[in-house]
Amino acid sequence: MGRRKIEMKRIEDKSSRQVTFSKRRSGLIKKARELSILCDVDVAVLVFSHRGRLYEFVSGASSSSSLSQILRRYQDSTDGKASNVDDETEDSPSTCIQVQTCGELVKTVERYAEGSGIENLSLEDFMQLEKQLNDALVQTRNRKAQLMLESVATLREKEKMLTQENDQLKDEVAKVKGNLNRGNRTDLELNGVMEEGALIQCPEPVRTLPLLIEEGECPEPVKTLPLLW
Amino acid sequence: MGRRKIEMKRIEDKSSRQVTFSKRRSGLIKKARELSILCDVDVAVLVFSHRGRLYEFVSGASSSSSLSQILRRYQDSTDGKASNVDDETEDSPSTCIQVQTCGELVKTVERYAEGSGIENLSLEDFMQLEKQLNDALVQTRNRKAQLMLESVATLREKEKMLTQENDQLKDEVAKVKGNLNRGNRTDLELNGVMEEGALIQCPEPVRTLPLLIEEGECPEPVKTLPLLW
DNA sequence: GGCGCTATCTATAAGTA
DNA sequence: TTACTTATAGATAGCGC
Repeated sequence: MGRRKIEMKRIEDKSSRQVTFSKRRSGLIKKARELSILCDVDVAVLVFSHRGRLYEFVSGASSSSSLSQILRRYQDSTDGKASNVDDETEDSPSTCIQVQTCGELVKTVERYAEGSGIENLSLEDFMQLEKQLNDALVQTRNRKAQLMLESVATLREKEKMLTQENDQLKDEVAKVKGNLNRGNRTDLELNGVMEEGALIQCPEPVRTLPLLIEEGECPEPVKTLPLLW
Repeated sequence: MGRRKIEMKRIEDKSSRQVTFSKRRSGLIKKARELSILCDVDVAVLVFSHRGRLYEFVSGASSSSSLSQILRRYQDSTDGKASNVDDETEDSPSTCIQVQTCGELVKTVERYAEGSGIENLSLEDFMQLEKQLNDALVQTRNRKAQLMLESVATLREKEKMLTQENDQLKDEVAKVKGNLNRGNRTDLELNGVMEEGALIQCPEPVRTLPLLIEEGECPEPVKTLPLLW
């Protein structure tokens, strides 16, 4: 669509390649905007110049656009620049590049918690759903860990009391047998020295497996970062 | 560029909006391709239809393109279809829409495990890192759950044995005291009726808290789906 | 819904300042 | 360079299958 038809291959002349880049880049972004408006769809166009500059168009790119979030996130991982969110201006490097921090992303995602239609299975919905599911998962894990720890604590307490009772019983058996052997019939006088042989009918001291988790090793409830994607 | 100039606003008629979407989408992608060829730059165009279909053009898009991976993942979350990766063909739904199953995505990601420079903090690197961290997290969780369950089992076994020993000791105490009271001095004849009063010095039966986790309720080691992102 | 047609509108290659 | 102009190639709106 110029004075002459051009071959579809890299323009070798640097100057005219730059001119064409500028013109066609603008045209591409303009058409992308028109498509998104006319057909009410999400469109994203990214153009990386050879000098690393990003020229982008992201439709409906308020900070709540899912697509722009994807791309900003991509941008985040690429560099640390930041600029204002400004979508309706002409395309130019300074206004086209939009960066969003992870924190802002979190806030934006959380805003979607309010109104979400079940029918529109949009990216936003899935993001929201993932967030909710993940929250539920984290809560479940924490509750599980809590119950586990409580269970262990209870069992240990039980063990402690049983062992204590056991020791007292052994003491008592020893005393009673001691009195028996010495012919002492005074019921309340039960202090005697335990004889080893007197306990042969008692079960052997219980051999228990060593505990696998020590107090300090018990993992705390899992703290997971919210997964946004 | 049609028989008539159209207003730049959403086309209300659904049918003609669909037609325009198809035509302009093709045009946009064609122009994107031309721009990338003529000016030798990286260009990406993403168009999401309202039904969640992704039409994309990514210049130089081998399957290792990070951008196309982002989008294929989005596609994954939208539906389960799959098609070949084919970037250099004409744009049309069948060739332009590139879907990748979760499994394929995993393989692709895993391929990145081989050569990764620490300096290049690219998206691929982060994907890989996240995967590794997540694997470690899952393993940690499973191991934690396993140790927890083993601990609970061990403690219960211990409790069982202690209780058993305890009962035997109580029996013995009762027998011995019975013999004492009846004046029977034969050591081996220890069968006697337990007198209630004889055990007043024994500690009261241990009062333990009820277990919070019953056998059937014990959660199994956490089975988490691998998080890819 | 998709394809082809074509009059018309748009984008832009070259030319000019 | 950057910007404007202009002739043309290219895109597409409306229509008919």
